Amino acid sequence: MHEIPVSAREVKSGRSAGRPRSAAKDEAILRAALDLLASQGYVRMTLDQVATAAGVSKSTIHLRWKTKADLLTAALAAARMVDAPPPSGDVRADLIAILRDFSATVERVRGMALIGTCLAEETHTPELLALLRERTVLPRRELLREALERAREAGRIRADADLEAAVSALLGPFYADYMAGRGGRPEWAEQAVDLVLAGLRPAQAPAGHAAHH
Amino acid sequence: MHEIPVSAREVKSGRSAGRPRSAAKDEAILRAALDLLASQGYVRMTLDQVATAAGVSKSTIHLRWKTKADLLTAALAAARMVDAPPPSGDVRADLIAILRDFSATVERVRGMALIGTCLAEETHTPELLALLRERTVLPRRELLREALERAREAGRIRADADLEAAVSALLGPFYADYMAGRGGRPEWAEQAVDLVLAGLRPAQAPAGHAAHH
Amino acid sequence: MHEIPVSAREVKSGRSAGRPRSAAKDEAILRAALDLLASQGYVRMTLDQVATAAGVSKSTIHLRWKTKADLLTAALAAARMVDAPPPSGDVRADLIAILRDFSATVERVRGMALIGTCLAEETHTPELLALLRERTVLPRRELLREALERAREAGRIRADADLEAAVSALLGPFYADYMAGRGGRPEWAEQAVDLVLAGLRPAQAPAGHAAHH
Amino acid sequence: MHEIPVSAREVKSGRSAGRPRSAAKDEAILRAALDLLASQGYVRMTLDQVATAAGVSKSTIHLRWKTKADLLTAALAAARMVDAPPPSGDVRADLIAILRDFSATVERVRGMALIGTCLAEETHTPELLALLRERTVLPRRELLREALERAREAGRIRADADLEAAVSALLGPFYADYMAGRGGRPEWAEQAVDLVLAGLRPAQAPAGHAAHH
DNA sequence: CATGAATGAGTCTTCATTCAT
DNA sequence: AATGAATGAAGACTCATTCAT
Repeated sequence: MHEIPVSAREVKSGRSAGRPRSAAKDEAILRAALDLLASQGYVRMTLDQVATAAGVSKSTIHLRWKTKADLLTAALAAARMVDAPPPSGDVRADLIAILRDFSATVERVRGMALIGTCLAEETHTPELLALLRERTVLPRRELLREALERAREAGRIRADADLEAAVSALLGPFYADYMAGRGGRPEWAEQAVDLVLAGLRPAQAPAGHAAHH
Repeated sequence: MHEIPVSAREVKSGRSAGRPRSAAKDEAILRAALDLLASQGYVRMTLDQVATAAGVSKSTIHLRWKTKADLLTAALAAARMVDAPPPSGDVRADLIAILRDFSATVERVRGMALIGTCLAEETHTPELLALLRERTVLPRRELLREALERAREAGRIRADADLEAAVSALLGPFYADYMAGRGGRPEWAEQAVDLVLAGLRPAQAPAGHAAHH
Repeated sequence: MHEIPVSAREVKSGRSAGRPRSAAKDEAILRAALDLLASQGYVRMTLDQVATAAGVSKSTIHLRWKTKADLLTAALAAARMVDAPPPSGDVRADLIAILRDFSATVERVRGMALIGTCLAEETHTPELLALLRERTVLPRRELLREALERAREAGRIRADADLEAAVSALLGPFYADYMAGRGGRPEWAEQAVDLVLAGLRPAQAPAGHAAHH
Repeated sequence: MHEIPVSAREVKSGRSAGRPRSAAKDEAILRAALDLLASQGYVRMTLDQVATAAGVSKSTIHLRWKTKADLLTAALAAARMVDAPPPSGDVRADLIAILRDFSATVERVRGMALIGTCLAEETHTPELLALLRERTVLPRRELLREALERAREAGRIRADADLEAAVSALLGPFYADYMAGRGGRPEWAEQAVDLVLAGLRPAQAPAGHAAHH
């Protein structure tokens, strides 16, 4: 599959006519939009705020994205919020690292407010939640699933374990804690991992579990 | 957290003269407000919508609650969303019943949208999330904790288990599933309960589990 | 046919609850709207201008009419721009009187600009031209046709004359003069009437024409 | 009325250096502008629409005409909308031919909308109506007047007839019919011509007609 | 008490025009 | 010359809130 040019203009002659669009402004706008989406919510966030925060005029925003929804969709789509810590060989440590990165990211980008906005807007702007899933939730779940597969292959967890359910069991306590007002406890990640590994431990076998400590 | 009066008049002591306020209208307004809060979100929901849905005039609403935030706070405060299924003696069944009631309630009241709204509004109207916690999240957690305590006393789970963490492990998968777009699976409750009970099973034998602590 | 109440509220109890809508404001808004429609044209006229001219807030306008188009439609519909001078028995004088009233009205309300606006908007807002026709053009044509019918019955004009065409021949010169930049000549009415009466004079008969002079 | 330059550059004398402006683009822009002026009206027509329709960029338009008003002025000035059918020797036929060309042209270029726009804009952009008169209305009136002069010389119409008024009587019914919603009737031209010729017929016999003047 | 009118602040979006390439 | 980016000045419409009946 060949590269698809970002815009039709770029097809011809490699360089489009006229003044090129400022990439710095693109980025500033998207960043400001995401910030404000998290801090204000979809409806409360105004294009004026975005324009001011990004140091551009409102029209410059509309030049790039036709509507407010388009802008926020783009902002969410551009967000890179999942970092993959390199597998260390130690399943437990890997899982904890992924969960720690998760909670750190959520805190950094006011993630719970962002998530709340996407949930609240699901009726009116379902793209938001869809994008959040596609760009942040699912990639992170994939990382966790891969680690769990490695654990399964290593005999650390039962062969018939439902890995998707296990992934939800790993991530879930974070949400539940937040809802209970007990967010921000650093131990949550270890506790979740240990509970899942214990819960999925293979039958009664000799279990090499303690071995690698 | 101080008590929030249900309606503005309660601030005054005693009964005022003149035609008493219609309690039916009070209730209709609060119910309409909660519905719309879930379906539209805080900002998108308008007092006109509430007035129309409740069959009253906008002024009638303002007569009872000074501001939109007051109304929604009262609506959340009045919401009764936790039903306590009677303990059956079977811990596993009790836990599953509570979780099933949880997900049923969430579906019935568009709970994820409501939760999203409260999360999204945390900056501007923190009372919403606070009330949600107080009225729905914490009571349900209390039910779960009590069931787990009974399990602990019965020796079903380890004596040193962190019950709050266990509660989060029970509820969490629901949120995580929803975020992943795999909400609505009825098995989630059983899976969560079984994982937690397995993960917290007392080291009945020498069991190498505790070794790495 | 019984009277249709202007609004549903009025049906019950004769008097609606709450503060009554100010009739003075209604009228001021409609008058201002019509003035501005003539002087600015549809698109250039702003609701701000109308609000200021009428001494009300913009919202007061929106309370009564949902959109700008609705307002202007109502303004045009409310306009009473055709006065029927009483028949005098003298056909020529009657026709001239009607035409004079026509040009006087057009001048008074900046009619050519208003007509221009309705023509220009025919694509986007056909109601405007339709209303202008219904409320002003056709009623005046009816007056002229009745006078011509009287003339026909009196044998002043040919029995087979196409009266609708004759009406257009009476009114037409006004428009043609305006387009040519020769509007405002008071003689136009007499000239038009005399030309039509001469052109439609019955065959060669003894012709009672000069008789009533 | 002074001459309006077709494009901004004509102000400078002589030929400038560098790439000459594309005459094809000039024409495409003017044509698009006139089309859109008729179909959208002055204010609703946007330069973006013109640019797109003409296949050029907005800046290319501004390069030639400083403002929107300038462009539209030029577009109207460039419009050639009057064709002179050759005199046939038959006055009646000549007049009808001119009127038929008139209505055909009006239909072809959405003339009533164009006329409406010029009338509606008379306050803000009087040049439009002035140009419309100069380029289309007056030339056609001139053709009609010449034909009527030939008729007068041939003794077909009275020597003292007011020819300008007669011209308005010929053209007027077209406008009046349109306003009444009876535009598009092909007979209108014949009827108008016959009425005028009949009305202005010389008093061939003693004819009591002139008597009342 | 209850209602409907009235309002001011605010928001998205459009568009003619000016700049930079 | 020609293009596309960037912008400031509106404008229609919404909504929580306050008034008058």
